[in-house]
Amino acid sequence: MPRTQPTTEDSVHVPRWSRRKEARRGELIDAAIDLFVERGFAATRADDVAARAGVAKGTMYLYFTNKEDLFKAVVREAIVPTIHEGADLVEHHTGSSAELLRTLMFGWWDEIGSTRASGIVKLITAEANNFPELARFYYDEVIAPGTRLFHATLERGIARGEFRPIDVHMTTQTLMAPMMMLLLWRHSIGPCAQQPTPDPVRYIEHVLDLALRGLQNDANASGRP
Amino acid sequence: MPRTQPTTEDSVHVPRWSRRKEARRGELIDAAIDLFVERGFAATRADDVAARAGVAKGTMYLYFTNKEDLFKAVVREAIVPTIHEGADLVEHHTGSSAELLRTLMFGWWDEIGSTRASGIVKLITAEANNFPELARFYYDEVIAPGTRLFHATLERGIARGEFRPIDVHMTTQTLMAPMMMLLLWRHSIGPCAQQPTPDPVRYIEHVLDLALRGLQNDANASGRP
Amino acid sequence: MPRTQPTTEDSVHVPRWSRRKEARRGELIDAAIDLFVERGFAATRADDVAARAGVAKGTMYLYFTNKEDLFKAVVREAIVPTIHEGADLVEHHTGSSAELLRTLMFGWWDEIGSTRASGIVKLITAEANNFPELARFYYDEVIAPGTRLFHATLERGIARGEFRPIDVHMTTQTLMAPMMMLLLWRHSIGPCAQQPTPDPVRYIEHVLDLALRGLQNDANASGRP
Amino acid sequence: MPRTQPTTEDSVHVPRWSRRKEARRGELIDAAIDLFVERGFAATRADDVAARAGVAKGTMYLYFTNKEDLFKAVVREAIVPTIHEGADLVEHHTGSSAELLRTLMFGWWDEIGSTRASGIVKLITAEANNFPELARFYYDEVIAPGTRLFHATLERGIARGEFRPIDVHMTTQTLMAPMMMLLLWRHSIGPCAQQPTPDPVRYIEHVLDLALRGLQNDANASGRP
DNA sequence: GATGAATGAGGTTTCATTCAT
DNA sequence: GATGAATGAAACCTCATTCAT
Repeated sequence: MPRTQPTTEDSVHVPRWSRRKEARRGELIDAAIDLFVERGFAATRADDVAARAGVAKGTMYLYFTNKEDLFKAVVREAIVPTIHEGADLVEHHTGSSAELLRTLMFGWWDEIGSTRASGIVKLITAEANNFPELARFYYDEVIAPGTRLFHATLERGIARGEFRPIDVHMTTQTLMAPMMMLLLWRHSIGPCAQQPTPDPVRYIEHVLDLALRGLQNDANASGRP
Repeated sequence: MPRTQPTTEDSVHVPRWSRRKEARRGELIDAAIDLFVERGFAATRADDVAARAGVAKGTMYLYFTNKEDLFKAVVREAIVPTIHEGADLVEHHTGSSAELLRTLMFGWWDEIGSTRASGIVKLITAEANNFPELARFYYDEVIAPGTRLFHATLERGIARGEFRPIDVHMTTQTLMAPMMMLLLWRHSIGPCAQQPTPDPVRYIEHVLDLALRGLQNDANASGRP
Repeated sequence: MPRTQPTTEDSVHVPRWSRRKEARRGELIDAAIDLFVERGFAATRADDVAARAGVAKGTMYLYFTNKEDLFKAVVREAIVPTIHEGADLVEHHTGSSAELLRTLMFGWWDEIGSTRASGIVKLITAEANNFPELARFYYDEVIAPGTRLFHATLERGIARGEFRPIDVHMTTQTLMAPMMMLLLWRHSIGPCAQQPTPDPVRYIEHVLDLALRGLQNDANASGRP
Repeated sequence: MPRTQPTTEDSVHVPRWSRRKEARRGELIDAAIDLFVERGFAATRADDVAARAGVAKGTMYLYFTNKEDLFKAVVREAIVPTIHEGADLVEHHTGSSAELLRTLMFGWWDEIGSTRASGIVKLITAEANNFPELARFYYDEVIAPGTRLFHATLERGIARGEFRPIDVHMTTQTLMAPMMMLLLWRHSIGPCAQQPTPDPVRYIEHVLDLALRGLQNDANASGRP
């Protein structure tokens, strides 16, 4: 079977052309990510997606009913899995909550923040207004569950006496905000800015450091010299 | 005073239509802010701006050479003055640096964050990529000087021994990030979100609180029991 | 009377402001020639004419009912007088017809071909189709009388036995054609051409030489050694 | 030859719509010639071209990137081939140079002067100024090579002792000028003129007659009684 | 007489989506 | 399944002319 693309599919038997069909879908999504990231949703032309995927314009509409549908597929492919992984992490974590927080944030950075997917996150904040259905979808699939991960972690920390009883909602915002800044810096005005983008990993460390100091349960800390 | 050109006007008298002209400009900018905020730059049609300002299509082009020019006028009108006020504040401030930081952040909130202008800030992060000239302009007129205000304040605090010798660039990002989040929350996915937007003033307090703890010079704090 | 512009007007008494009015008209026509020549009729904007004449846009419409009217004034000012001078020449000429022909052609060159007016001639050939009324006007005021001058001269030459009995209509075209070429070369593709425009005076000489050989009455020429 | 890409087409078979596509291009060019000739370049609206070709507005832009591109296609279709034929003629001609000159001029008349293409020649002289890129293109593709044909022919005649050693550049202008006049007469003020346009064929004869007399090498002619 | 603000029809070009092949 | 030609509604911007001041 030398001629099929070595796509990482399950070895479950699937008729050959169906596999091809799956591949097509993937190629289209892949092309779409690049273009959506580069130009945004509205400014990405269907022609270009098709061209980059190496298919004819109309073919796209065999796989996706329209551009919005394609975008949803992109989100499901590029972002949603990371959220699920995060949920797994939170559910099965056994160590300290501070450590979990750190794992979550660097996990997000590794799988989204530092990859193409970050462009999608920026995109949605940019165009949510003009495409409410996409915004709604993204909120349900990404933001709400993502937020829940932080809430859960913070509540866990408070319950275990690791963190002081802080407002979890607000603290979540505070932790997410710098991650968003990194995105925006990279995908918005960053390219025009003279000043260099701050080194992301150091920046995240910095934020965690600051936050953990703030979260620190003084009852715990009091023991320190 | 023989034979002065009769076109030379007294510096007091201004022909009626000139007054109208100034008003028109303002009306157009005003209409533009609303629409830019509501729909973004690309999706705002020149016709709609004119219509909302109560003038004909072409009239807009008597005042602004094109949509980009109109946008720049909006920025100059709605945001730049606040930056200048901030510069004044920083220059003449005599109290503690923590207080100055608080004044800057709440000043920004009062004049930009809580007003229509916030929509412009969101807009630029959303569309910077597709309109590099606008991004450049905004960077030069707003971001760069705005960033300098924070840098100056932090350096002042460090120099006066109020803050520990922290990375000012990174800390600036950390302080600005939550403000940006507030914006994005309000102007992007916020409207679709079930969860309520956090109360901005409390949120800013929260951030300042967290940050000031982090900045706190332990040498100073050592006096505590 | 030191303060009036030293315009070259007849000394017949004219109320002061009326003279100003005349001057305005002239300034507008003058500005219009330049712009019509540079850009053509359709592409010349009323604003630009007014601006170059140093008056307000609306003022133009006090002197000319519309752009076409302005154009007619330009033609009357810049071209028609030369045609009248030509008529005088033909009427009162006493020398040889060949000499008259030469005088006509170089006269045309000096007053039109080598001046701004040449641009107007080019303009009309360019835009006659789209502005039939202008074409009609120009035909009546310039082309028809201009053609008559050549016809008359050629017929005079034939009648006096200087020229052979050639088709005057066709010969007129033949003589005018190179003049037109000079115009077009200068005002059309000339600027883009690598090859240099032929020296006009030598070119006209060349054409006259060729033509006079062709017109030469062999009966006359036979006597020559 | 197993498994060739199924998209690779036999060089014989052409999908039906491809044939249609070629036809469409031709129909659009055809419609464009008519309209360009009738109204000029600037005044021809893209909509009208499409409408006359029987397609929708946007369809034109599938075949030509813009109006200028369409115009270039028109020139390449309607004029450039004639220039190439002329080059062939000049290259392979074996008879007298006078005869070649006559062939060139009547060839031009038959294929351009008397056809719709003549309108394009007029158009370019009319609008060269306002569309420098078109002018440049036309100069390179038509005027320069066209001029070379005449230069070559005249130089051939001189080299073979048929013509006297005349200025070839100037003589070319002199020969082309009347052809241009015919064009302008037809497509500019002609329609408004009372006087009838001279019969083109007789006119060209007339010009050739005049020119050949002028070119006549007296050394040759001396043999005549 | 002079001004210049205002109008609004009109022109080129783009692009998501459909559908005959 | 795949193609790619065709559509046509917008969108930005221009400019001759009018008219209140």
